[in-house]
Amino acid sequence: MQRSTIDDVAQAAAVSIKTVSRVLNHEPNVRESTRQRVMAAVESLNYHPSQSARSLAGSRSYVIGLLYNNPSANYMFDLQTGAMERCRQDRFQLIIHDCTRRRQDIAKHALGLIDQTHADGLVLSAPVCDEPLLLDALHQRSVPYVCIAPNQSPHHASYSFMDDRAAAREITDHLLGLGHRRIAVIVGHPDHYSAVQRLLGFKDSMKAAGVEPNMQLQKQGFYDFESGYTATRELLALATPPSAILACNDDMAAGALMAAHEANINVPNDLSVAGFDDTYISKVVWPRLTTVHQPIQEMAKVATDQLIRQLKSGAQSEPKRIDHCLVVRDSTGPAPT
Amino acid sequence: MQRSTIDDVAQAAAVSIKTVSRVLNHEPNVRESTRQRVMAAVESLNYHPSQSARSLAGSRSYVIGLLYNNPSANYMFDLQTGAMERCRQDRFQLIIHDCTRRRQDIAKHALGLIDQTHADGLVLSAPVCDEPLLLDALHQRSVPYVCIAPNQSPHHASYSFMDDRAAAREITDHLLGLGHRRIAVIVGHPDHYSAVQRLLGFKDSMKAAGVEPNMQLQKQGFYDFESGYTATRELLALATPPSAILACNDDMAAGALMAAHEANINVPNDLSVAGFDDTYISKVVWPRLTTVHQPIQEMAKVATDQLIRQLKSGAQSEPKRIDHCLVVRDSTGPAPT
DNA sequence: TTGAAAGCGGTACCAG
DNA sequence: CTGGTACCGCTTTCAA
Repeated sequence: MQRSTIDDVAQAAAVSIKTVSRVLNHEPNVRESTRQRVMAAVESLNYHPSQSARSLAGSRSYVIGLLYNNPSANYMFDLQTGAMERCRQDRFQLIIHDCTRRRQDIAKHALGLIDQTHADGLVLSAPVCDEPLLLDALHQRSVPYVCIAPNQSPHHASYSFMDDRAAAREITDHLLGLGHRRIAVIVGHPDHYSAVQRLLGFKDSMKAAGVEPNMQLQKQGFYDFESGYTATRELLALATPPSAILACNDDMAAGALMAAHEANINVPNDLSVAGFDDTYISKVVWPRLTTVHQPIQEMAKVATDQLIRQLKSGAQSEPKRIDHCLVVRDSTGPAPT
Repeated sequence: MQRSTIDDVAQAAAVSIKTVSRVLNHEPNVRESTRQRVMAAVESLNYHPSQSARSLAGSRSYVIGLLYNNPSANYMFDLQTGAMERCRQDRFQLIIHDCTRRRQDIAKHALGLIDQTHADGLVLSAPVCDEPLLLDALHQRSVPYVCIAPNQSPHHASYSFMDDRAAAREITDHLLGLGHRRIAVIVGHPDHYSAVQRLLGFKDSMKAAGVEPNMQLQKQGFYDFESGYTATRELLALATPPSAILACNDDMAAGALMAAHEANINVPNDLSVAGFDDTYISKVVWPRLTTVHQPIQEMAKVATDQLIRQLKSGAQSEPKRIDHCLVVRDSTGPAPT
């Protein structure tokens, strides 16, 4: 019942260990009958190659690192799920690494991780992928990496993304279409590129609709429930409060909803609230949130796919845009007359 | 800028590689001055030992596996966070593994994981830790493991847990204390031991209060939003609906809230709703949920700690109970008269 | 199409 | 207290 090694398999199949290695790595030049004999031995011995030995001897480790820095559990979950799914397909091992609370020495840290684990490459999610020092360091050591929703397109990497600006326009247009003019916006975390893009999209639409910009109706948030809650309380305390609020993610929108409920304001009759991301939370709050579906899981899967392809072929892929879509639910309605 | 090896460090410090190894592993019998020389070399070369080489050569790999099978993102997040925190402390690497959709061959699968990764031990969260075949297999291969909230106490393992039955009694008593008698319960997923314990606790209190059992008011749920929603719709359609609902976790309670809102029933004035777990969701729904705080993160941290200790000393620890506590918020109120 | 032998970067046993 | 050396289980180069 001990772990079996490549030697055991070789012996059982009456071949050399090199041949076993060939079969397992799908290398050419193995007679079909030999291949089958080896596979049978692998099966019967329940053989699983040692990752350590592989990565030590070879140039690949079949390990991919996922670096993140995001406080939202739901976001994280989707990220992981998408990346793991793709990894499993090619029997890669995913190791996840929380980069919160290390900004300065993140490059050094990531390199250390590479040294320790021999990871073949890295998947960088926003906003980790927007650290120039990190990117430089990785490039210098020629560590393959891909990005999810990066800021400016990284020089040396593939990435997946969604069009945040267009999405913001769509949801703002939805609000405008309902007759709202006094629309407040709760901006996302300044470290996230998506936050600035979404704000731009909002402004695009407002301008196109001929609405005068009003800084009183723009509040800084941080992509968390609390900041959405606080911002909304302030907005509602205004002499003339907004008739609609666009929160740049669902957590903040949930906070907005809470503030509205507490102030006894009916959503959507007296106030419309829109979110962003279509995370789990948007389906469980009341009323259910109108939001934009951000395909995080798909984005993670695609980015991981890009990385794995690159590891195999050495070539990078084109940036890949993943479609978003507007999801209209119950938190938005016609502007009060 | 290449990765540096133990040889580089040895050379730089003018000692043998064995001595470097000693220093890095905190082995005794190294002169202080030598130790410092080595550490200086490690620092300046930015040396990070190769995990692969270590696990291949030695008997330890400094890798711990976390096996889970739980659909809730928030639960997962807490689990991971707690385990990772403890791992980081002793520079262990955590690899996480989703066991959903593999029940039958889970034992074989876990063993494969051990073979591949050389993991030193496993942290098993409920309900994975209640698979007898898995536990047997691990024991037979003498793979160290610990459990989080297991069913019957596992024969050969340490574990952390909370007293679900007592917690259920507390929250039921809270409801009873508010004057409720017609209390419905939405039971958790049958695969989870916690679900049966919580139901037992509920029954304990109801019996102690002299309330006749009423199977009409007991609904089977599955620890997800949807099942809580559906169950509540059925409950509200009853000729005489309950005045309070105890949902055995927060997701189901959120579903209950949604159903109540849709039916235009005021919570908590017309209906009280209580949850369980005190996850993120309980703070963002409206009204905020009265619930029981389940210290998942702490439980994960403690279990991981037990495992690491065992790996070091070889000895198991006593099971460790983590305190829960009742969290009264806004979703429960006096029974309507 | 197959095999022999030399490492990969550490640990562990045993000398000195 | 310190160093030499035999592995750990695989991949890779080079012959056969």
